[in-house]
Amino acid sequence: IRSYTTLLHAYARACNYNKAISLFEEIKQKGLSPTLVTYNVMLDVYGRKGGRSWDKILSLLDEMRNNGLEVDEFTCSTVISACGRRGLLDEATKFFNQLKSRGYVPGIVTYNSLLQIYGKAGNYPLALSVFKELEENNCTPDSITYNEIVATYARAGFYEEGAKVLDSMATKGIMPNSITYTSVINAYGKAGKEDEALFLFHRMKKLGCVPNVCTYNTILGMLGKKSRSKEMLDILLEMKSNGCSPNRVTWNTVLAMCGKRGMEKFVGRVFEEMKNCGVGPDRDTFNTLIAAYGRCGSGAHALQIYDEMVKAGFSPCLTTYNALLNAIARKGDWGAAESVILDMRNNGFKPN
RNA sequence: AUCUCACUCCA
Repeated sequence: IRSYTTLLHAYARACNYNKAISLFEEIKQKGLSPTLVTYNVMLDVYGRKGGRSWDKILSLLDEMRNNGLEVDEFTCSTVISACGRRGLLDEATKFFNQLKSRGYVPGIVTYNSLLQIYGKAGNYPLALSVFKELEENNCTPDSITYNEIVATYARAGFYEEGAKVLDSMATKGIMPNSITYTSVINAYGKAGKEDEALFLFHRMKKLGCVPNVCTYNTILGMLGKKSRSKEMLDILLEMKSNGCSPNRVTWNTVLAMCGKRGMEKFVGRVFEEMKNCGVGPDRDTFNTLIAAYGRCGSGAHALQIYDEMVKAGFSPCLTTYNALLNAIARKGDWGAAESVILDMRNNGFKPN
């Protein structure tokens, strides 16, 4: 069962969720008893798989209980994060309260997962209440807790609060890392405080904290919004000399900044360059391309990319359709817009 | 053998 569990985990990591699910069935048919870890892996599989797998998660939890298995920190955080991905905050709260009423004492990992889903959903008062509760229960916050608090403030637009926590972490014995800095830099950038963001970026480096690809992507995105392309090139060169390879998000970020009047030529060029560098497009890349062409005023290219996206085997999502409609609306082609709406409905999406 | 934090796309 250990070997099978390892294999299940490998499938999960590779996003081969259906393979994991069928292997899990096979395991049970062979008469092997899944362990707590096996169940935890499967909960994670259903948590990451799209569609309506929440019921499946509940039935797995039932099955675990029927087999006499007690949940642990892995189980709890996995289930809570699964709720978060689906926007099922109430379900997460219910699950958490049930845990406690059954006598489970939540540990820091469970608290962290709850804090992160509330924070990500923009409910920062609730997120902060989790922090309060964990401290009251003598649970010691760790670096992830602090990073989540900083990210929660940052997302809510409270960059000063975020920066304050960043500065005070060290006094609690927890050093800010590249994740902490990236959160606050991003908050400054989103608030139009480019100077503060760049200052913090320099400060982190001066303090010996090494920026990673996410940090660089954050800076690139911020500069891109302001069309500061010269500085973007400097950043890309700095990445290169620091041995930090651009990832798909880096390319998507650069593509997004090409969505400006008169920059239409660059969209296609950057996309080609991306592929030449061995970075394959994902669904976000196609959404970015559609939006970028729309901003360039080229609805025709946007429609072309949509076809390319479908041909490449990616399923359009609501964002895709909204971006496409936006692109088409710019040229006033209501006929094309109606057919996109139709297409959207046929694929099971409701306009929002 | 398993979990929780930051970066890109429409609005």
